[in-house]
This record gives sequence, C-alpha cells and structure tokens, in this order.
Amino acid sequence: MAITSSTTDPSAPFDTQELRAWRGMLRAHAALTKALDAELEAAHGLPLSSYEVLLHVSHAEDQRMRMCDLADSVILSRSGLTRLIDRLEREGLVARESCPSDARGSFARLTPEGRTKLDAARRTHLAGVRLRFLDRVTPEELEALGDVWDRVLAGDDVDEAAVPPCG
Amino acid sequence: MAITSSTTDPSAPFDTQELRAWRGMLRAHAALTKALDAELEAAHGLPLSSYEVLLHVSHAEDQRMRMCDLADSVILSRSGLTRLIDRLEREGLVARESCPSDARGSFARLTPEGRTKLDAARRTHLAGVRLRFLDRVTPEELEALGDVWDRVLAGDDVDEAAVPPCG
DNA sequence: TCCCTATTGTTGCACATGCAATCATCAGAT
DNA sequence: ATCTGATGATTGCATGTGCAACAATAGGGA
Repeated sequence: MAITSSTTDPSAPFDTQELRAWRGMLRAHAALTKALDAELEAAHGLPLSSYEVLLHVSHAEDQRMRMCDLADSVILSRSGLTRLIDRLEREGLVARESCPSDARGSFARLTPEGRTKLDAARRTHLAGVRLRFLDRVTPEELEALGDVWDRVLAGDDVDEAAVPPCG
Repeated sequence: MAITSSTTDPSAPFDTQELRAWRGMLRAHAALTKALDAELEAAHGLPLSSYEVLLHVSHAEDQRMRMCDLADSVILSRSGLTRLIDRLEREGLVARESCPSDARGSFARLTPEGRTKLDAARRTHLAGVRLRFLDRVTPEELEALGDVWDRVLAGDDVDEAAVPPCG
C-alpha cells in the first residue's frame, strides 16, 4: 500500500499539526466572536455585526457610505446589510440619505448618537480583542498570521478555478 | 498628551500588524467556511455543520455518541444539535438510539448510508481545506498557528474572570 | 429617442440557530 | 421510600441571515 503523502494525495487525512492549525482556527474564531459579541451586547446593547458596520461608516469621509460599498467591506450579504441598517436606523445610530448622483443608491450616515455609541463600544471592543487575542500573540506570530491570511485570501477565487471549465 | 502605547492602554487603536492579523482572521474564516460549505453542499448535499457532526460520530467507537458529548465536540448549541440530528435522521444518515444506562440520554449512531456519504464528503472536504488553506501555509507557520490557537483557547474562561466577582 | 442589459437596494421566503422553559430521569440526602 | 437538586434532551419562540425575485435607475448602443 502507498504511503500517504500530503504532497501527492490532496484528500489524505490531516496530520497532527494540520489538524491543530485548522480546527484550532475554527474553535478560536467561534470562541472569540462569541465572547466579543456577548461583551459588546452586554456593555452597549450592540451586536458585533452592528459594531463593525458603524466602524466602517465612521472611517469613511463625511461619516457616510454607500450601501454597496458597505456590503463589500463587511462580512454580510446585501440583504443582511439592508436589515442591519434598518435596525440601526430605528435605534437612531445611522440615517439613510439618498444619493444625488445615482438615484438608485443610498448612503448610510453616522448620526451624532451613533458616533457617541461607537466611541464607547470601540474602547470595549479594542480591549476585548487585546485581552483575548492580541496579548496572546508575539510580534513575530502576528506578522506570520498576517502573511498567512494574505495568502489564503489571495486565492479567494479558487471556487471558479476548481470547477471544471465546462462544468 | 500621552503617547498611546499598546502595553499601557488596552483600548488603544490597533497598529497595522495587529489589524492585519485580526481582521485577516475574520475575513479568512468567513471566506474559507463559506467556500467549503458551498463546495460540500454542491457535491454531496451536505452542509459543513452536518459534515462535522457525522465526522465526530464516525470517530467514536461503535460509531455512536451521546448527544451531550457531541454538542461539546461540535461548535453548536444543544438545541442546534437536536435539530441537526433531526435532519440527519430524516435523511437516514444517523439513527437515534436510547441509552440503556441512562434513560435520559440518547445516542446518535452513524448508519451505513451515513458512513458512505461521509466517506465521499470527506475526500471533498479534505482536498478543499488543503487547496484553500493548508497548501498556503508553511510547516513553520502551521506550528505557529497551532501554538497561537492553544494560547487563545486556553483563556476560554476570560468571560468569568473579566466579570467582577459580585457583578 | 428607444431599447437592452447591468447595477442598486429592498422584500418574500425559508432556514439554521440560540435562549429559556419544559419534561423526564438520575443521584444523593434524609 | 421520598424528596430535592442537577442533568440530558427536546420544544416554543424570536432572531439574524442568505438566496432569489423584484422595482427602479443607470449606462451605452442602434
């Protein structure tokens, strides 16, 4: 019988190191996002997804962004973003504005209340990420992680590439 | 004004490296799970969460596991697992069995059909993880990743620790 | 000018998921 | 034996999410 070598058989079982790196990421991600979300919700009544949206909007000039740009920045579908902005608007944290140059488009603009809430939530979130993640990683590992993610995300189009041309 | 040093102010903004490592993980995780889930669903009609459950059950002796043990192994709540097993049972991939030693408990056992389906899905999944993740990581990075996740997950109880004793 | 296609944002629908309540059962104390 | 608290599993309910369909508008060519 053949020796299962990872370089020849792409569907060979994972070895210990591979398993540790892969499942570890899944578990760490789940634990981190769950803890951070709960923390943010408890301290400011703001889910993590809402926080991320507010943060992105706040980085844009004029504190406003087009829905489509926002959907690309955030890990969320178009429809998901629409409902999330609905909620934020209901809470008075953002306001929708129509786009003069494109009647189809909408802006989401950060309100003063949204800015205040975001500033407070930001401190909580940054401290939470440091406590649970960044403080447990050396500078060298930090750089290695960044490199890995860049490489992983560079092949974001492997879906198409993996599918036979005339599928 | 004070110089913002990451060692003194836990809520100081992230620097470039920190941002790259943190947001990179969020994006990479989202991209990977989405691609792998879609791939598995397309090839075998099996969502990633179902695959993980089947895999864990298959690793247990007698190909069966208690619901509570399963819920601890998988990243899923108790109720979520109950419904997931409902679906898998409806598809004939697992079967529920009562536990002789504890009438409260249930086993989920892998059926022959489940075993067949899992074997096929496993090849797809392993190859997918290699293609999108493992093949893009050096052995040194792999080890570093494992170390990082261990450290991150070791403090899985920071929630309680961060809460004031008599909160 | 008119038409055709692409894009933007929203909505209907289905679905997976978590929390809290619930039921049955276990284990231990009295 | 009985009572009590803890535990395993399930269910009702609410919620967040994605996909596909849709309406409105943009942009470009005949």
